[in-house]
Amino acid sequence: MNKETPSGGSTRSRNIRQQRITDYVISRGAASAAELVELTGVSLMTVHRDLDELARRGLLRKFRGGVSALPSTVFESNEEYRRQVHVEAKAAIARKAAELVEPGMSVMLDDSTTALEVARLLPSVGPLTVATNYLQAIEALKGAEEVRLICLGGDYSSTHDSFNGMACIEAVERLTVDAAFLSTSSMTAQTTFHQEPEIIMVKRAMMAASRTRVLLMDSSKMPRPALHRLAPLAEYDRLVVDEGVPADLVEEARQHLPVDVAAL
Amino acid sequence: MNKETPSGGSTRSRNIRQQRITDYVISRGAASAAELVELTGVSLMTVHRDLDELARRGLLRKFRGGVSALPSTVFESNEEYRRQVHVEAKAAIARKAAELVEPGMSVMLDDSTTALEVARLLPSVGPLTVATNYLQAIEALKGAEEVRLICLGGDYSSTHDSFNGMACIEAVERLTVDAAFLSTSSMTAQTTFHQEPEIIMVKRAMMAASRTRVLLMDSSKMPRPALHRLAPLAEYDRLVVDEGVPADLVEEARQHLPVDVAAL
DNA sequence: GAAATTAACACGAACACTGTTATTTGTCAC
DNA sequence: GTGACAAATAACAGTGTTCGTGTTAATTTC
Repeated sequence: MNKETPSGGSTRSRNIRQQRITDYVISRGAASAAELVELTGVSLMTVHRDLDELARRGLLRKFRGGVSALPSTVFESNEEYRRQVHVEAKAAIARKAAELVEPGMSVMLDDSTTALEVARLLPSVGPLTVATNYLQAIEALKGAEEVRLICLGGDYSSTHDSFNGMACIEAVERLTVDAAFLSTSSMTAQTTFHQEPEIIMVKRAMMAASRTRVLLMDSSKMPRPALHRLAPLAEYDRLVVDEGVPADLVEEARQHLPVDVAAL
Repeated sequence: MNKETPSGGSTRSRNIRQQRITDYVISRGAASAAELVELTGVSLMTVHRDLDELARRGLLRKFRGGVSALPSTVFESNEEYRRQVHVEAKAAIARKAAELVEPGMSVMLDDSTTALEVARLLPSVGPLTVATNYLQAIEALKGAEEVRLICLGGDYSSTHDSFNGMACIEAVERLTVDAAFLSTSSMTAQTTFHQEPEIIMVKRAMMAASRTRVLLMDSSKMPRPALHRLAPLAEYDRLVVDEGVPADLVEEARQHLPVDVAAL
């Protein structure tokens, strides 16, 4: 066989390949190194290097003979993975949500990737006060001239890259904001869910501390329950979803609250 | 004249050159571009590029005809500048201070560059609980397996890259730790000082929340007062300095508390 | 209009990514 | 246990990309 690309790859193609490998392994549950050589067209050595990195980042698990996806619960809560999936949908939702923010408002953001997308749009809105427990959002906003940034401190969680626990809840309870932008891991037409009670406590505190509550959900998260109930849909003031959500689900949700469908 | 290095410089030499430029401009107060070409031996264009970057980072001010150092007060409180000066002294102090930390302890770090050096050493100590309001320290410790990390949230200050204000003070007051490692902008043999009341409030709260208080000061900070008094030396339990501190000053300080002189 | 500054292009070194080959490690059959 | 084979790692070399720099030209500012 001929080698199309004898050597010298770009960082970009490397990332794309690693993403393909990750997706492939997730869809199959596991894969051998030889299988991934076939998939990607690169050498065995490069596949091993990719797998080492993906394993190091906690996205896959390596064993002799190949790699496997991590147990779904652990996997889905992996912060880095969540940040990568459904970027377009999350970005569209965030654009729609950001329209609700006007200069002078105070807003609260939870530790979700969708809220992070909102955060990225806030510097251009105008003078704002933003409170969040999400380290990524803090990094995204710390340079913004017109944003007064408040960190909701607490115990650091490496899986979420955010601060939580009792200290965080008390920090939230000190504040009252105009709007809170929240997301969670799953929902049905009646209720929102999350698998971790710790996180639920923080989100509930945020909802209580805000005049209006905006729920941001991409279509991959519904309809699907999780172990713990977070809050019924009626307790939110607005829901923003992407176009991928089934029409009947949107209709059902509209019995509880206004729903915005964000265009990609 | 011959060109020793016709082209292709390393990132390292670039940083060294920019540091030289910064030091030179600070010592003179101002400098022309041509003067800096003479100093560094690089082309005029490269000097301009360096100055652009240094100005962008807030270390110097550019005007037509050259650059100037910023007004001293603003300048000294510039977070990035403080991080760069006296690195070796701070590192030595941090090594000495880290000897005071034993596995299982809970420690608090303020938003000083010296405390940041301590933070970098903590992951290798063993299981610890670390609380800080300094974003840099959080970034340094978030990957440490054995460290339970607590963020002391509050209003973000871009000059210090830390969280402060009432919210931060209340977060500190919720805790009691075994040791607090603090530094401040200046001190005499009797008292510590800081130019910003906001920061003083946080540091005092930290001192009240700790069983033992360790003051970390490099020799550039003494003996010199500042506008506001922070706390008398006697309220600390230990002082760690570098070798550059005059012997008589150390002797005088020893009348108030034990003093460690860290070897470079 | 002259000096200072910026823009545009080109060169070269350092770095990152990949492949090949050699060595080590682990597993299974006997 | 031991040997043989496959898998994984290590070591080296080649290639592309990025980053820093200099030169020259265009622009701005006083």
